[in-house]
Amino acid sequence: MGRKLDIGELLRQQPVFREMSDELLQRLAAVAIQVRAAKHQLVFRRGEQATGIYIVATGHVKLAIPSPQGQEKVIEFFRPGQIFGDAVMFLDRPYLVDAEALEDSLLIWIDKHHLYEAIDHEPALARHLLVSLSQRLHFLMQDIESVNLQTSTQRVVSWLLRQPRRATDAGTQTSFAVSKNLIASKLGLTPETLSRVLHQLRIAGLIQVEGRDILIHDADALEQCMAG
Amino acid sequence: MGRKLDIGELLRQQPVFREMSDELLQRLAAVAIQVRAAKHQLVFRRGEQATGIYIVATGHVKLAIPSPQGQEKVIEFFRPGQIFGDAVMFLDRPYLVDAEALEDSLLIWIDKHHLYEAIDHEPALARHLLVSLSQRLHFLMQDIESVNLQTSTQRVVSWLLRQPRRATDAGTQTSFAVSKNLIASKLGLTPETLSRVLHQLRIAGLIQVEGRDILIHDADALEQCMAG
DNA sequence: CGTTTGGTTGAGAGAACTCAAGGTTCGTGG
DNA sequence: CCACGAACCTTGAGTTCTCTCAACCAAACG
Repeated sequence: MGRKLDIGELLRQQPVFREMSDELLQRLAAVAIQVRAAKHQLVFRRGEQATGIYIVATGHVKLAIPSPQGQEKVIEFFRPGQIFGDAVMFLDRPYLVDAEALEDSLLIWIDKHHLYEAIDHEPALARHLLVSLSQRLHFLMQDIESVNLQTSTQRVVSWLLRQPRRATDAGTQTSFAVSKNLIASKLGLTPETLSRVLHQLRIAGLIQVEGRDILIHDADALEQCMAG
Repeated sequence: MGRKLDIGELLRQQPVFREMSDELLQRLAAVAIQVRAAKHQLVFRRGEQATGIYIVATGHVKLAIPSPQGQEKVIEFFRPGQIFGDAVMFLDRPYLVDAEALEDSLLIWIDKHHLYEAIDHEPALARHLLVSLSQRLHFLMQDIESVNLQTSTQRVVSWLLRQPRRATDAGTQTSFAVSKNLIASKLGLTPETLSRVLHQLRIAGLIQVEGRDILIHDADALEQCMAG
C-alpha cells in the first residue's frame, strides 16, 4: 500500500504524467514498477526484447552501442524526468543499445500494454511521448551532423557552447557531468583526441580546464574558432 | 469539391490514416493541402519554422543537412506513405535539414493545429506517429553506429545487406534507388571512397556492379568480410 | 554533338587513430 | 591519516584510413 502511494507520487513528479487525470495515474501507479539500478549496473542489453519503457526518477543513465572490440559508442545520457527505451518498444524490436546506470538510480518501468491503454485514454500523454521522441531524433541528427561534417575541434567547441553554463567573474563556466572518456565517445572521438583538443584550446587562451570544470573566457572567440 | 474528395482518397491510402474514422478523415481532408514538388525543388530549408507535417503521396524526397562548404550530409529518404517534418514540428523548432524532391512528387501537408486535434480524437493516429518517429530514431542510431565504429567497407557491406533484394540465378540482386553520390553521403563517405570500396568488392568476386544494379553472389561471404 | 551530370581512377596529404608510457586523482583499506 | 592500487587523464611517436585535388571516362540530354 505504502509502496503504491510512493509510485503514484513518483509518477506525478514526472513531466510526462503531469497533466494526467488522477484516476488514470492511479491505474498506472498500480502497474508501474520501481527499478533500482546500482552504479555500473546494466538496465538492459543490446539484443534483449523491449516490453515497456523506463523513466528516470533519480540518477543518471547512459545509452551506448557496445562494440565487439570493447570500445563503445555513447549515444545519450538520461536525467530525472526523461524517458528511454520507448523507440524499440513501439517498434517491437530488440534493443540496439546497452543501458547502464552511471550512478545509483531509481527508475520507473511501465509495461507496454498498460502504456498503450494510457495513451488511448490520455491524448496529453501521447503528445508528451511524441515530443520526447522528437527531441531525441533532433539531438541524434545534430550528432550526425557533428560527426559527419565537423573537425574534432569544432565538435568539442560546439558541444561546449551547447552546455548549460553559469556566469563567473572570468567568463562562463560549465562542467562535465561524466568522465571525459564518455564525453569523448559521445562526440565520436578517442579520449586522446579530446585531451589534445582541450589542450589546444587552453594554449590558445580560450578556456581553462580544471578536472571536470571548464571555464570559458570568451564564448564569442570560441565560436570564431569553429570556422578554422 | 472534386479536389477535396481527391484528398480524402489520398489520405485514406496512407497507412497513418488507415484506421481513422470517416468523419475525422473528412475533417482532415478539408484542411489538408496538396503540395506538388518538382524534381530538385526544395520543400523546405534548414532554418525555416515548421508549422505542419508532410506525408509523401507519390515520389521521393530526401532530407539532408546542408553545409557551408557546399557538400551535404544525406540523412534519409522518404517514399510514399512516409511522414517527415514531424519531429521539428512537435518541438516548435526550425528545420535542421533541407527537404528536396528527388523526383516530381505529390505531398500532403497538414497543419499543426489540425493534426493535434486529430491526435486528441484518434489514439490510433498517435500510435502511428509514435511508431513512425521510433522507426526513424532507430535508423538514425544505426547510422551513428555505422559512422562511428565501422570502416568504409563495413559500412557499404552492411548497407548492401540491409537493402531489399530479389533472388536471381546468380545470387541476389539489389539496386540503388538514387545516385551513388547520395548513397555515399548517406553512408558518410565521399563518392570516391564508395567507388573504391565497390571496386574492391568486385575484384574480390563478391559482387557485380552494373550501373545502379548490384548483384550479390554470396551474401554469407559478404558478411564475412565485415569482420576484416 | 557539345554539354552536363555522374562515376572512376590515381597520387598525395592530413586528421584522427593506435600503441605505449607516464602522471594524476580518487577511493579504500591498513 | 597515510599508502597503495585502480581509474582516469595526458603526452608522445608513428601509422593508417579516408579525404582532397585533379584528370579522365561514360552516359544522359537537350
